[in-house]
Amino acid sequence: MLDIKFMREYPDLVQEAMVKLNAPDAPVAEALALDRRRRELLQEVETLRAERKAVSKKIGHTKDPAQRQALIETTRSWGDQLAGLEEALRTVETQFREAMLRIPNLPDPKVPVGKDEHENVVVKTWGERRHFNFPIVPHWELGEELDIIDIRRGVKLSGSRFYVLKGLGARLQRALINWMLDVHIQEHGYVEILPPVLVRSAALVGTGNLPKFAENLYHDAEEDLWLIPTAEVPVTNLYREEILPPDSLPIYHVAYTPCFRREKAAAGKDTRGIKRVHQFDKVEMVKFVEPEQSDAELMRLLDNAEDIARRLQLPYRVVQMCTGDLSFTAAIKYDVELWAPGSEEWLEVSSVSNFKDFQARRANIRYRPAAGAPTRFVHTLNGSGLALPRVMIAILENYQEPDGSVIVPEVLRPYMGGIDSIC
RNA sequence: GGAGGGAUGGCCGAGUGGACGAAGGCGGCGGUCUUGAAAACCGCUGUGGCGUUGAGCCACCGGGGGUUCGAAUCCCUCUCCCUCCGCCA
Repeated sequence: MLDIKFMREYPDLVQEAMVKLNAPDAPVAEALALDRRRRELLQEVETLRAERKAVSKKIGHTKDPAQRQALIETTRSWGDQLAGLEEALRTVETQFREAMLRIPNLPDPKVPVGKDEHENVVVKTWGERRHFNFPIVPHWELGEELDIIDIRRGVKLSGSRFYVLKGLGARLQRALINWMLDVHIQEHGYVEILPPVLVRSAALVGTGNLPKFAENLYHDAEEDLWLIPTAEVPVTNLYREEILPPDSLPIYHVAYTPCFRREKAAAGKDTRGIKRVHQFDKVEMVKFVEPEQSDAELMRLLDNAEDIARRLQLPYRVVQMCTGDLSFTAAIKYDVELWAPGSEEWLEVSSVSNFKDFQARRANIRYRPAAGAPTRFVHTLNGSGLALPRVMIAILENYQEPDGSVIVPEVLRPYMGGIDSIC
């Protein structure tokens, strides 16, 4: 959520930002109009309330029954009048909040202006792409040959875009989860969280998934609970409606969770293999920091994500999103993409974002810089570290051998009981 | 699933229609006293909105709605917690 005071003061800047974001339907003008109406009503309501309060107090002190009755008579009609105004105010406030929740975050000035993903900027490329002197096999074939990925039975169980990991495939994924968590905990300074994967609506509003993106989420209507699309949701909302005491920041959390996405809009796209599925595992890093630190923290977070790719010796690149491809909540965002030689494409395995105070305002996460000081909104950031099915794809395709086997990356071997090859 | 009880400020806890943004205690901060500390005593000690630029006003006693001239207090509803019974592990 944007700061309404900033919007009032610089409406043109906000409108221009919406153009850059390619978000012409963002209800900025509507929110500003509702804000004006809201404040008008608020003043009327408060004036009337103050009067009523004063007279009611007087009634309490008046002993003479006749005088008392007279005062009650004069104020009797105020109740209805106030009720009408309060009703109007409530309506306007609800509409105002609805509008505010549908306005995206403002892009950081450092974000390149562009209209869609074609204008994203590759800011870094790391590692040598391996030269293969034999026919490269895509991961879905490798997975089937090695009997470690069973797409057919996944579909039988749950429908399209579901899959089953088996044997060393399951073990490789489990090794990746444990290893990645350990790297972030032991070497990057994160504290592990194992959160619920079902959350209330309020949590999703906090991170910006609701109200705008409900169609991407699985929802249990009976209990009104939602399956999380990413650990970002429960972990960021850990401190919802809290004021963090002095010296709490920065907070670094890392969480492994399954993630659930309906991917409704993408039917027919990326249907082969396990690149785009409804349920996948992910290790996610989330930071809560002081506003002055968030720029630097973003770069460290990005490096923490890259570090996983480097340690796995997987070639990757870092792409900076242009304004037109920025997510709803991010002020600035980088993707880490692994090279997948089998499908000959870069696979997004991490999305590293600084949300500044956008999520903190929605979720009302504040901190007190010092004892007695006024509260401030924290800055939140997150990044995958990393998303698993795609790391699995990259490992299988990059580490494949002519005989159809797959070498296990060195760092994972201690997590696989010393196994160095899947065959 | 059934029956009952409960939610008050950082914490404990009083308050069942008007003098209550809320007693009292604890904790915290400041001061007096002291060489220093402790004790004692005194004072202060929530969040936000509108407006001003530090006048003032308004809201908040789990959330939302209602009754009333007036609600922490009465009614409805939701959420959460506790106790007992049942069920499942």
